[in-house]
Amino acid sequence: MRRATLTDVADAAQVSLKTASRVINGVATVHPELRDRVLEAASMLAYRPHRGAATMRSGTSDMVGMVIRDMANIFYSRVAAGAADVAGEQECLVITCSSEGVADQEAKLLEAVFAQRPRGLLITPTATPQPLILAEMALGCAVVAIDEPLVGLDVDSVSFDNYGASREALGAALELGRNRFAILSDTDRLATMPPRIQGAKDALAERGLGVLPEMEIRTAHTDEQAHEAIVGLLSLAEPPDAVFCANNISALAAASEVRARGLDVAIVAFDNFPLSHTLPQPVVLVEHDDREMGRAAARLLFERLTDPGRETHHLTMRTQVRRY
Amino acid sequence: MRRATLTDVADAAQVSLKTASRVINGVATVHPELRDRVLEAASMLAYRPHRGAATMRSGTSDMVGMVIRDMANIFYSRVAAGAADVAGEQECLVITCSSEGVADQEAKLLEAVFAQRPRGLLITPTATPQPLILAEMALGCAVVAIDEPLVGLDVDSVSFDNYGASREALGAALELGRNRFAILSDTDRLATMPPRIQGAKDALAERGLGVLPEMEIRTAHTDEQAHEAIVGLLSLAEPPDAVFCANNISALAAASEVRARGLDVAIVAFDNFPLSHTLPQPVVLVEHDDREMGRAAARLLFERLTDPGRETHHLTMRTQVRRY
DNA sequence: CTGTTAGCGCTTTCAA
DNA sequence: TTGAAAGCGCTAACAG
Repeated sequence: MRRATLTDVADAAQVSLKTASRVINGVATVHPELRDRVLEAASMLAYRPHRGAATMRSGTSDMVGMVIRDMANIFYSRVAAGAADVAGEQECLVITCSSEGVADQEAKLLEAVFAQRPRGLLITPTATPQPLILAEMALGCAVVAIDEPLVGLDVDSVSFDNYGASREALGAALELGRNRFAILSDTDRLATMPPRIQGAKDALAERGLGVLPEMEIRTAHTDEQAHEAIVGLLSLAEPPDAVFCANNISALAAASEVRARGLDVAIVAFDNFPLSHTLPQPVVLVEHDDREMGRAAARLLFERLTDPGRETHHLTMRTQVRRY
Repeated sequence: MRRATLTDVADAAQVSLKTASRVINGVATVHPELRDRVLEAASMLAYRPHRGAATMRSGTSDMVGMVIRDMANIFYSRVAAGAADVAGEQECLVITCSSEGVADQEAKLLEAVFAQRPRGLLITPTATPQPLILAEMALGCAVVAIDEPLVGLDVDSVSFDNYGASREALGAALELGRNRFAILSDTDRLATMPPRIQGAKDALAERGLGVLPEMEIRTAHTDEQAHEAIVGLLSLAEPPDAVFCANNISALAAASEVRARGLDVAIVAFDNFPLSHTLPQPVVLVEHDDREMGRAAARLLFERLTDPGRETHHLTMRTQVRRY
């Protein structure tokens, strides 16, 4: 059993290949009668267009590549969902890949994605294989960096005001009268981490407070690491009375452990998390709309496709500090 | 600036097109010297293979389609992450789409996905446009249903023992001495819901208990609906002392509201959720490994590609009932 | 081990 | 408004 091609449809409808093509692509200037014949033939033959062939000939695909850090992390998957929203409006499909924060993996995925000739690339960068991306950009691929910058490349981006929001959150936390702060963050190789940490420290310094070296953990990458880290902090002779969690993984680990032990340790976090407002402990959150972040990124992508010459845009997503 | 093609590479390396093709595809039987020349030329020209062209000629792509219900729901995104794990091992990319549980959207996405000529399709079905899927299957596309069956089609599938696990969970909950049970679930159009509800009811019936009509809500689809529902239940003159939540959305809403009000209402849920074990209320969960579910589904897909003739497999993912 | 030829399914270009 | 011819970049089939 062979798959019907456009030629089959054209033959069945007794029109030329080109006319069939016009009908399938919704070109208006086709005689209604021919149009109906083509549509009927397509239906009879269960014709399915072959986008790959169209892409090859026309040079433009209907796909967008997306390389995110961790598909199983709700932050990134919400961003991906938002991007898919906008891509769908543009009749585009999204190839979603998870780099797991591994540079080699990211490079491999980028090669595979570019081999599909996507119209654009949305990426939460890990290691930024610059020449690869640069080459594609030169050939018309629109690239948008999400959450972190693509170091060394001048591309559109969406991100948070990591420094400012963290500083503001810590300011709010200080009103709770806490003074033994710990910081839980992922590795400094994530560009988002240092400004978040610095914002927190600067807010503390303003009140004459600091963070003891043993109270600052930068290895909260996985759930397990985050859990270990918070356990370590809470086991100190003089444990913290507040923890600033620079990512959602550490926030959840900290909230979980603090709650399980029934301690009065305030949680300050750069993300919302489920049940956050039901904790008896004070909670200060930097809230943000992750799905909208993905939407905004995708919008930037299609805008650049429309106007390749325009200067790069760097969007800062709105954040809101809230106390619970 | 034109993109380098394999012909360009072959010319630059002074070999035939076919030899260049062999080298790029890692065919071993090429003289090392020619191989090196080709690789150097490819590198010099920043050659990037065009998978679409290869797909068209060879008839087999390196893509897998995935249509899930809601990318922004952590359950589905974990499943997607698992599927991507296995697809990656097979050098395949995954086109991930979110049907949002809307039949029309699902049909549209399926058409778009099939237009890419994927090797296979992973789907958490909503409305099942059977003829469309059947036609692709007849043409060699491997289809795996996840979480719900593809009604009327004999395809490989992975799912949970919805009835059994719910029944077991309620059994565990009954040991807590609760006797006013409410049920919170999504619409019955989700095939997973009725057996979960029935399992719960049967466990209750075994002890001579039932669920009052006003205690059974089947509209917990969105966060808002779930919240409304639990608020309604808790506002009853005689509110429940235990709630069975048939999906993760309602579990979170129920836990959140019960916790916020400081009520002693047990939460029984067909899913784990963050901070579940830190609640003062008794919690009984049907735990499952969502990522592994995605992996298993993808494995079934590639196994079928390898052996198209084998009989369909229906995997039941392991679940574990736990009390906190 | 290497090369030649043909053609995948479609859109573009140009002519009628 | 419609059609004929060419060719996108690659691989299959076969020949050398």
